[in-house]
Amino acid sequence: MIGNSSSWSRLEDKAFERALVVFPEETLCRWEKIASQVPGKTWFDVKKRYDDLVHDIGEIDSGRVELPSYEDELDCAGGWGSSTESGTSQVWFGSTAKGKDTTERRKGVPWTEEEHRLFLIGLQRYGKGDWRSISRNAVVSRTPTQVASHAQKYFLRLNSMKKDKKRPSIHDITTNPPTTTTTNDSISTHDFIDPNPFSHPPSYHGFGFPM
DNA sequence: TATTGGGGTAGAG
DNA sequence: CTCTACCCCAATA
Repeated sequence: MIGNSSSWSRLEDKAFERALVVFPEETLCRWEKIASQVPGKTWFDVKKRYDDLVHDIGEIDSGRVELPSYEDELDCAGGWGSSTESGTSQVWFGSTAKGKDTTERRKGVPWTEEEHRLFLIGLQRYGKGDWRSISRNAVVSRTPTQVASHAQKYFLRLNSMKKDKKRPSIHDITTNPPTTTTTNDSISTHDFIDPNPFSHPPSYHGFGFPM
């Protein structure tokens, strides 16, 4: 036995996250594939880890748990490439051919659960303001600006749903909601659950690792 | 049609 | 580089 299930080092975590990006949810035997990338870990360990992570995220997303885990261990972040100038490794899948002016409003590719999860993971690992490190290590294929914008909207939504009574939503007003009298809680995109069978289009395979 | 959700960009610190 | 605010677009009620 080489590695323990409890001993998740940064390297292992890194490999785990990397495998997470490489193998989307639609991947069959995903955990086995991912575990293959993490030496000393079985698919169960990986799944456990993922489940724990997701649970943690769920806690954050649902209630008022703000970074319950390690946040003081940021000193480890400077171990394997935090302030390393790696240039721009962002990949732009050719979709810029639609713009005609320099200041053209780009399309706006919706974030997938994978990206969102990665974003949350990076958020836990690096903290809030470090979009730079997050985009560089956690959410590859997304620029810091993208991450920042997404984070903004994410926190905005969190704040809105958390502290209701502060939002002119027409659906918030009393009276029973439509369809059945039960409390219908509508969830939108942003939750880790996947209401849509179609998730990530097979266009994600351009990650350049700076290392 | 009106409102909300979602994402990008512009500007300021 | 990060944060805030505004704008634009698409889906939905």
